[in-house]
Amino acid sequence: MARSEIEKILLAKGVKATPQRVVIADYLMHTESHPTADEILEATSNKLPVALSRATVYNTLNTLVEAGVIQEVFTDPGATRYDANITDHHHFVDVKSGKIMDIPKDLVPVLQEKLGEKYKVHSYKVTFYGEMKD
Amino acid sequence: MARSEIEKILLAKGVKATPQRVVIADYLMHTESHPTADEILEATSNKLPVALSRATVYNTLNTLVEAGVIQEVFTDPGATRYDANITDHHHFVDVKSGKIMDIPKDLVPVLQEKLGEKYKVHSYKVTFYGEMKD
DNA sequence: GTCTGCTATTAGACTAAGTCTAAACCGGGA
DNA sequence: TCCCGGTTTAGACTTAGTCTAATAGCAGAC
Repeated sequence: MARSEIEKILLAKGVKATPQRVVIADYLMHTESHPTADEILEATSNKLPVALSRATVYNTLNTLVEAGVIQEVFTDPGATRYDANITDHHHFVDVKSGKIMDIPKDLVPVLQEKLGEKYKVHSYKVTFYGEMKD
Repeated sequence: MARSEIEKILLAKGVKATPQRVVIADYLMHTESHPTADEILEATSNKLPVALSRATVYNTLNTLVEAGVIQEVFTDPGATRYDANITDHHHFVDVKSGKIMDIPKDLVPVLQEKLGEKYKVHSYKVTFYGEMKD
C-alpha cells in the first residue's frame, strides 16, 4: 500500500493526513501483529525526522479508531492493542507466544439472534485461546 | 451461600480460608455485577474489623483465579473485572450502562472445531455488545 | 505575501491499575 | 514456648493512558 493510498484512506474518513498519522496508519496496515501503543511508538519513531511524542501516538490512535480506520482489540489485561483490519472478524490468541491472529468472520456462525428477545446485539467478538499447530 | 460453605470451597481448591479471602469470595459469589478490584475493596472493607489493604485484594484475587475459584473478565480497557461464575459462559455488555450480564454457554453453538486443523482451541469467549430491552 | 484562526503536535505533569518489597503478623507444629 | 512458613500490610514503584498549556503549522481571507 503506497503512502498516497493511505492519505486517501484518511481523507476519505475525514481525517487530515498529517505525517504522524500517515506513518502510524502505514505501520499498522503493514503489520500482521497487533501492536500496543508503545510498540507503535517505537516502530514509527525513526520514520520521521523527529520522533513522535507519546501523546501524539495516543491522540492519533484514538482519532483513527473514532474515524473507523483502525480497531482496538481487548484480548488480555494490560495494554490495548490496535488492528488495521477493520473488517468484522475475530481473534485467536496463542497462549504460548501471546501472538494474536485474525479469524475471518465467516468461520464463525451468526450469533446475534441466539440471545433472544431481551438483548439487542450490536456486535459480538469471539476470542479463541489455544495453540497454533505447526 | 453460608460462610462455612465458602470456607469449604476454598479448602477444596487448596486455598487456606483466611478471613480476608472468605470475605472477598463471599462478596463475589453474592453479586450479579462483575466488579473491579477497587469496587471489591470498597465493598468488603467494612466487613472486617480492619479494612483490607489494596495489596491483599489483588493478592487474593490472583490467588482465587489461579485456584479456579473465580474468573477474570476482559471486556473493555481499564480495570480487570472478576466473576465468581466459573462455569463456562459468555458475556453481554450493555453499551449504555456498561453493565455486564452472563450468557449461558448453551446459547452459543460449539465453535472450537470451526477454525480447522491449524488451531488447537483450548477455550473461547464470546462478548456481545448491545442494549438490554426492557 | 501576510495576517488570522483553527487544528495538530508536543513535553511533561498527572491519574489510575496493578505489582513489588520489606516488615509485621499470624497459626500450627516440635 | 519457640520457630517457621504462609498471609497481610503500607507504601514505594511501574506502566498505560489522559490532561494541560504552550507551540507549531497549515488553510483561507484579505
